Amino acid sequence: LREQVLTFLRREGAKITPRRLAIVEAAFSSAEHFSADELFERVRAKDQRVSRATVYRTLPLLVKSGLLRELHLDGERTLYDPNYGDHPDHSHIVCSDCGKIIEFDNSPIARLVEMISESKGMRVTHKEVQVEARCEKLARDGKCDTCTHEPAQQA
Amino acid sequence: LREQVLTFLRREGAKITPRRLAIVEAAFSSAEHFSADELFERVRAKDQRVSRATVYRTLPLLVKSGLLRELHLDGERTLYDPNYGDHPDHSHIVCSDCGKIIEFDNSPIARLVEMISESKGMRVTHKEVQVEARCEKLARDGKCDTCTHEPAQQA
DNA sequence: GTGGCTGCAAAGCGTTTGCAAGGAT
DNA sequence: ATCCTTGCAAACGCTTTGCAGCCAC
Repeated sequence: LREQVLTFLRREGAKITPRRLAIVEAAFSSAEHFSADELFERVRAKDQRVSRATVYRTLPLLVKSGLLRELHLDGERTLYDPNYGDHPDHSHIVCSDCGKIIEFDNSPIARLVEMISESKGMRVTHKEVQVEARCEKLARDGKCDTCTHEPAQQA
Repeated sequence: LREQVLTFLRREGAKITPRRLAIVEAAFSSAEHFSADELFERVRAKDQRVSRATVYRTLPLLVKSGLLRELHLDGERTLYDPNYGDHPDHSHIVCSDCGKIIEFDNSPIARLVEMISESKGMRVTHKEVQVEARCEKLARDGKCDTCTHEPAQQA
């Protein structure tokens, strides 16, 4: 994965620097989604020399590589998802009880969106499906072991 | 429509003020989508006394009424859609050539999303489907009368 | 050696907020 | 009379940027 990113950088004519290596390492070190600032903190823990500006400048590069995806789960915060290499076609459900992020295969929805777009003479270039949902087990039983009731994330 | 909003405000225990009337008037005066700032300018053209802060404070109120919907079409800008009274279940395709917004009935997608969520023990509380697409006629013929090649919006 | 990369700090943008005055009920 | 609403301007959070120095190539 790390190699795929480096290959992409070389192909882009971008230089392989210690800062970029540190950022790539941190971005793909776990399956968790992260914000720019969380990534900055993660990188900073390993290498004090990386600045916030460099993290912000590197993120669009990784997104362009296709291995990292930019998300807007609640329409507000910008998050990044490092799981697009393994699962290119997934969307997210955010639990409105605990904030947990559940990924699901969106290919049936993708097909539907393409059909609808084609019927209007359009070809889909990008799409984002976001779902917010309550945990039924929690609503029924008052507790749920999956739904931790604390902000958490899952691949 | 205007009456529906006023009824909602009264039910909320909110006061009917000249500022709010001006903002409601402006928000639903056309079927076009708008940003907070565009609405501010539109209101300002009619009534110089309304401040930007009041527009920002009133928008969440209108969203809560269900007659106005908050959108994040490109994941960046926040836009507002005044067409939810007439068409409660629609999503948007943004033309990547001209920026035009095309609305489409999303009920088949909504059903699919609900099925998927239920299979994970979740009940959907909110969803947003955004599509970006190219105009095929424009790509093929080099021109398209629907696709004006200029930022525009459509109900 | 050169042109891209980087840190720093400042600026930018859209949005929110504290406060004191104003106005709807 | 009361308490919500408002304008103003300052603050806010996140992100971008100008610049001077640095470093991968």
